[in-house]
Amino acid sequence: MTISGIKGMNDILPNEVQTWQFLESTARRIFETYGFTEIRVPVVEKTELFCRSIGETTDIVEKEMYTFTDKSGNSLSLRPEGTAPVMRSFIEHKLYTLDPVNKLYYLGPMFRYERPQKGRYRQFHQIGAEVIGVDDPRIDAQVLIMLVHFFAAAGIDTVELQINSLGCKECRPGYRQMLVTFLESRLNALCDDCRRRYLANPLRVLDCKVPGCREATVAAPSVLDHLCAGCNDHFVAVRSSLDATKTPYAINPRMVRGLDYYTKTTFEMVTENLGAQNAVAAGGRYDGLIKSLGGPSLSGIGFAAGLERLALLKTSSPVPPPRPDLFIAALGDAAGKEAFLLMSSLLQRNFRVEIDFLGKSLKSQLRRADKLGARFVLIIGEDELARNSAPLRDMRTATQDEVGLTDLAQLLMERLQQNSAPI
RNA sequence: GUGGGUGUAGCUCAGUCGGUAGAGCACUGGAUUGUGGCUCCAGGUGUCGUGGGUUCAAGCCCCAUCAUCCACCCCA
Repeated sequence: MTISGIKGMNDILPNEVQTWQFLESTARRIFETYGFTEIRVPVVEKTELFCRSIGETTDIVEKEMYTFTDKSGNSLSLRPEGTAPVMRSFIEHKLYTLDPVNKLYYLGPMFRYERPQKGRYRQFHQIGAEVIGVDDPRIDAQVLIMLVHFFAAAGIDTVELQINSLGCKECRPGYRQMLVTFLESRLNALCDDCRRRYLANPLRVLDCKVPGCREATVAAPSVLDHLCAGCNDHFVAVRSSLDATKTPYAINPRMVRGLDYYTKTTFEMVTENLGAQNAVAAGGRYDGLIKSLGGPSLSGIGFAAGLERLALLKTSSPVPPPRPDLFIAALGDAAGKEAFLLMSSLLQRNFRVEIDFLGKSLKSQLRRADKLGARFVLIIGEDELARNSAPLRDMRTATQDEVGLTDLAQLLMERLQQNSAPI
């Protein structure tokens, strides 16, 4: 009886890990360009942290957390998202005393107990970024521009940036009541789900996929028409910065957030290529969160991108594994030993080199060199050892010439530079 | 938590009316006493997811169960 993995928790196998590393390194490069530095926080936190930040009545907290009691009786949870732990760390270590503006990014696994489906898993990975301490709407725009920049750098072009504003604690309650009143007037036109949730999460009704609900809510009041002056000015300024930098976006006044702490600007990168999961990245401003967690009165804005979903979008153009510069094919014991020495020496000089360890025939070794995508193959046997030179085969052009073994590293470097163009 | 689909070779799948299991790809070797890709040849005893049941006989029918996928809910 073999042991299998846990439902919804996936292995990332060698043939897909290249794509993951590409996405991660691209994100790091772009985020660091914009002045963000990485912060690493534990995957386990006190349960209370998530209750207070994400919201007691959200689905995440109510039924999706991996919560357990440790041996000293504390209630702990595997993190279902990254912002709350980062804010906890920010407050705990008083990072605001070192710099009034903090730009942080994080990367790692999150856990939610949900039924797995396409693009949705119980252990999933997010890469996220947070800016703390800036109210200026230009920072909202910069975060969005960075997000767009990242997607472009990652070669993912089947996404659209959508933005919205959820207002603040001044204007949101009034709008919410107005929306509830509107929905009550259309209650019998709504689906069962929406009738159930219109009080708890009226905004969610606007995002319902059922056509009847769509029709019933076409005339629903828009949050954007009921922002207070401050929120409206902020949203206009964000749009103005996006327009000025020619950043493409769409306004989606029906965008919803699953976490309670969001205010003002919210946004998503959405795609139509992931089945039911259309959000690849999502985020927004959270001006009250840090204070509510016992920290200073500082505003924040950030987002998280789902790496599984990004990887799914990359499957159409997978990232190839690195190819060997050289495969040394050897015939006979003496040549095998020499091949090992040559390889070791070249590896120390940072060439990618492979040899055969299985005692295969020359044909078989060449097949393997081809399969690995080796750029060159050096073929050595007894004769080659005796004359201290050997044929070096260019696998791209299927030509070969005799080269000395003494200065192989120098020669290899020249040949690799000469013809480094992709196939 | 709810609903539906699918479990047969490493992978993708076929398998007729129930009659004791196949293809493509991949992999390995060979066609060249030391030369890859293309082509050709050869190489498969696989708990048919698992456990019951019906039957002379079950991959196929029935029941249960597990896994997985997709969708709902929710969300990255």
